[in-house]
Amino acid sequence: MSSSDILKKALKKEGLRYTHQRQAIWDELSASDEHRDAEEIYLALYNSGLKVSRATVYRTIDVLVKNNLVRKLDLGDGRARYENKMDTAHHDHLICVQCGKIEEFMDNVIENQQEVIVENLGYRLIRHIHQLFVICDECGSK
Amino acid sequence: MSSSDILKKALKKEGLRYTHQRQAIWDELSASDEHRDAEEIYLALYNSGLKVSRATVYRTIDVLVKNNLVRKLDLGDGRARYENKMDTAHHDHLICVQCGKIEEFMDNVIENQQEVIVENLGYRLIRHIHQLFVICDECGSK
DNA sequence: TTATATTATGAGACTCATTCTCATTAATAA
DNA sequence: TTATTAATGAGAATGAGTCTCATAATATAA
Repeated sequence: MSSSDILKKALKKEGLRYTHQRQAIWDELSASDEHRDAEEIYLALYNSGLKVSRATVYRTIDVLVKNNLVRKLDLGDGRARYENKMDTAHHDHLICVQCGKIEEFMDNVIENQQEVIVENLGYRLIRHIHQLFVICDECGSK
Repeated sequence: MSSSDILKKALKKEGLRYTHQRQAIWDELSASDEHRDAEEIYLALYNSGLKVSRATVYRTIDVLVKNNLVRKLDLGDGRARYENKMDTAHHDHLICVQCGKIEEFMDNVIENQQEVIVENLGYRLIRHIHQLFVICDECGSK
């Protein structure tokens, strides 16, 4: 399924129209595996000649997040980051507190243990946030 | 060690003065095991007749957090929560997405596994955030 | 103590990411 | 095509948190 078909499907599901701006924003996000904030995405579009407003960037990202095409990360610094979620397995994040580098991790022991904890309380797990703040090898060796 | 001795010690370490406002804010936080935001703490003080400014609430909480007397939680909704950290063991949080109830959990399997992940990468773990968003028993049974 | 030096406080201005408003523009249905 | 309806853009508004600076309070020295 092409990039535009994926977007069109999500928009149809939401009863929303297919627009140039929405395609441009989805193109920008789906072409990268970085973890960028809304301003970075806005500027990337702007610098490639696509003048999409910040409001539309935010509005479109919301739709993409809601439809599992993009994942929103809150690293606790006041700016949300967004990453392409297409064709990527579930993972959590490691963040270097010195250089800001973001890496991904996935651990089945932890994933299972989360379910055990929640089940024992008679609750139901909806989602989780798991972030490991580290000093990475490069920063640690200085 | 009394509540005021604990505070005085932290303030001395930071080279800061001991004031009524700082004691009032620490009293308010240390007397509760709730997870409250700055406005709730400000209002609790205000309603008990202690007119401490919002600026001082924020400034004092920063000092308490820095000195491990209070823990700051970021639940991703734009308002930081604060909890008394005195005499409490390390724990992470479960948050009910329906009613907002916050509970604590601690799991040694997960704690160890985090270290394993970080060590395998040659990194050093500084801190972590682990939050399980759930539907609690009460909300789930409705 | 009391005077002096210095820090803390309060009120409100400010910041910054994000959301909202509303007039204009564009996409879809007929 | 046109009519209908939704989307966009520009900038105002929001809201948590931070900063400024005149005034008040604390600590220090005599």
